[in-house]
Amino acid sequence: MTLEGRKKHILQAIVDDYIETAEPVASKSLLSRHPFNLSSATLRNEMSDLEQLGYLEQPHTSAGRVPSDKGYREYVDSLMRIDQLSDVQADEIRQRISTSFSELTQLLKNASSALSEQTGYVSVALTPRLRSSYLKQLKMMMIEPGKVLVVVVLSAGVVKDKLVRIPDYLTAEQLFEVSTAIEQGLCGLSLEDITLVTITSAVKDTPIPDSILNQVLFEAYTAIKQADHLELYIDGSHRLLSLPEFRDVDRAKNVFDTLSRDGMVAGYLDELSGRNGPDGTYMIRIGQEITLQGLSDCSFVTTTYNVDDKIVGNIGVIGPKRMDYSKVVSQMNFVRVLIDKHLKNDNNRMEDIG
Amino acid sequence: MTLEGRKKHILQAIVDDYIETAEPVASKSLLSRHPFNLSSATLRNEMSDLEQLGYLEQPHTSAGRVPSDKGYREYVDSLMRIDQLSDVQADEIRQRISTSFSELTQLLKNASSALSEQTGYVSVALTPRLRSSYLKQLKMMMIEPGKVLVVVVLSAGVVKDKLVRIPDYLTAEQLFEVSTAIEQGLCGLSLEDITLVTITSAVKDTPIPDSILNQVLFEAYTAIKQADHLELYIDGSHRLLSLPEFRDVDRAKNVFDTLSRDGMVAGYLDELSGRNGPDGTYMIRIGQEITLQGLSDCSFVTTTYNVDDKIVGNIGVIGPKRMDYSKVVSQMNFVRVLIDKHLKNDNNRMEDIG
DNA sequence: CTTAGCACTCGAAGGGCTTGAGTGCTAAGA
DNA sequence: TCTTAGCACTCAAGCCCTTCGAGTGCTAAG
Repeated sequence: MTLEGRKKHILQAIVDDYIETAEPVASKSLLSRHPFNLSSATLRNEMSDLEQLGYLEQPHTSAGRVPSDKGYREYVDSLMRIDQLSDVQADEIRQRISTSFSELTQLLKNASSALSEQTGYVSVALTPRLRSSYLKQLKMMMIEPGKVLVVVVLSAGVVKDKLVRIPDYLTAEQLFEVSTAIEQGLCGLSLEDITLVTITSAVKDTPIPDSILNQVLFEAYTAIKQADHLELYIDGSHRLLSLPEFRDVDRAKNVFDTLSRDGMVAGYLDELSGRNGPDGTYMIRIGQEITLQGLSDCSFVTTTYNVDDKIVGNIGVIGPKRMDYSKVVSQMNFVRVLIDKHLKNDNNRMEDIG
Repeated sequence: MTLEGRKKHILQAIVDDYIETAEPVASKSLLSRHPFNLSSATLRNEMSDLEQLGYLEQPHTSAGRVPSDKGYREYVDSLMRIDQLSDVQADEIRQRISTSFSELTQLLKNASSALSEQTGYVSVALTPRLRSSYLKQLKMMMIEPGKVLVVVVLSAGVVKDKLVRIPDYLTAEQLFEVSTAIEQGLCGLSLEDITLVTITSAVKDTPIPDSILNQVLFEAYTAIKQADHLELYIDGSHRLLSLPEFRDVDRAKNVFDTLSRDGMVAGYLDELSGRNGPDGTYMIRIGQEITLQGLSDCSFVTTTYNVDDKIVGNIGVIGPKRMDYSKVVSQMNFVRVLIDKHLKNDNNRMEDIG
């Protein structure tokens, strides 16, 4: 059941206006801003129909109308047209992002910050899900007796490291022996397949006392497992307070409280991502569609970036339901493309990126 | 000019009450909560005096009284008594922090998060100022052709690393040669003394073509310099919205906007720290005393933690002027002690920390 | 110097009125 | 059958007024 021509245009105009003004849209003011060949009375009839159909809501009888969740849904699904980014905007984003290269973390932070700044909403960036990537290298570097830097290099070209403690009577040579054994035993295994068991069997022939070995093994194990942790970068939450919908502190508090539990947001993104379409698709969740408590006054726009064939992460924008979807989508897509390019170049060769 | 006995007690009681209730303090309610041997009339006279002297303010004639910045100043300088932490509180903090060890970054993040959670205000943690620490090791580890992990080990036991690109025809052997030369040339130099010049002269005898050398040098240089960057971790800003003083969105927005420019906050902390007292001292900045735009409705409590003899960083708490100073100070001090212990143990030997 | 007593102040809360933006309905016209 | 002019109706927002009471400052007596 989709909308017939005129209603469609009217709904589109209403959502457009409301996104711009944040005021309930009245029949007359709609007429004054769009060249409909209609009287306000007809418009009112249509608007009344649209309300009946569930696309609009009325804050109270003598007010204009506001899109409902269903109205926004129709809008993003089939009414809005995605803006093309202006060269200026594109350049700004490009500049912000290209300062960082090679460090995934920094890349995501910059991307997130650029995205928030450009859209004026809150942005999020989730590190890639690495469980299915496999181990390419594992080096353990003695910093000083008892202190070791474990460097984990993954197939996706991602490098993670962790500083750990080991017994300080372990010599650099012994350490080298153990770490080489671990590396050889685990190389090519995906992160999800690496367990304390696999790691233990990898070093069974090493001529080092078990008591020492065990601690080193364990530290190597936690370092590897840590590489698999999802991290979430959130940027620009302060911008929410400039929006009229969050003049109400309690509404704002809801959102801030949720954002502060970044584990929950990360989990939600991760879960959502499973049900995602093909790469390059964006996904929009509106109001009640967000099954994350506290964000029911918001919309959440996400997309997926690629590190590798199977390895993906997410970026997204959180804003009011009355967000400028078309702007957000186009900017987010542009950022995604930039991330993809950066990561691709990173794994192969550096070139100018544009 | 300091206060005489009775006035002192009255001011103290007023500030205490106001901190607890967030309501202007009236003569009668003050009497009901404190066993003064006085009538409300006398109390009123005294309160009127205290207002004259600038310690109190009246929102309007028929309201109670509220401490002025000067009143808070007197309170924190000579009236409040610092609580002892309860065992339960201490344990909670200890637990939160001791999960992380050895990684400075993680330690600070945990400390900051614990501090915010315990106080209910916003916490900040600034990484140490490392300019005067000197280079102990510099390793360059080839991840794959063209991609190198630069590991910088500093005297304070701090380890930083950075992933960089180099020309991909550089072999592991050449890289090793260069990095060893750099390390030998720069070892013992403090970060502030390391420049492109010193680093260049360190490798002048290396048998590698200058064109290649230069790029490697430059990357090593930026990696070293990056170790010197101050980073600020802010935690718990959402908690502000629960406080009655920030029911007003514009006030909250002021603070959030300032906090979002973490470079500014870091700079302020850094600058402030120079004028700091001996270690272990806390510093309190109240309202207008904070020369950082946007925080004039807040108080800022800071202290200094030690990494090494000369190397220090800061942690702090930002809250309303009506903050529970005594609780904040005791909790912040406890966190500082924990950080110090962790870092000391880190540089020497791990033991149980309590 | 203290205190009981009292007049005074002023914000907060509530009621009632007005205003006007906006709707829904009706009946006539295309 | 759809459109539209016209009109009655609704209801939040803004304003004024009143009431209420918490709290003060002052005065005069102890």
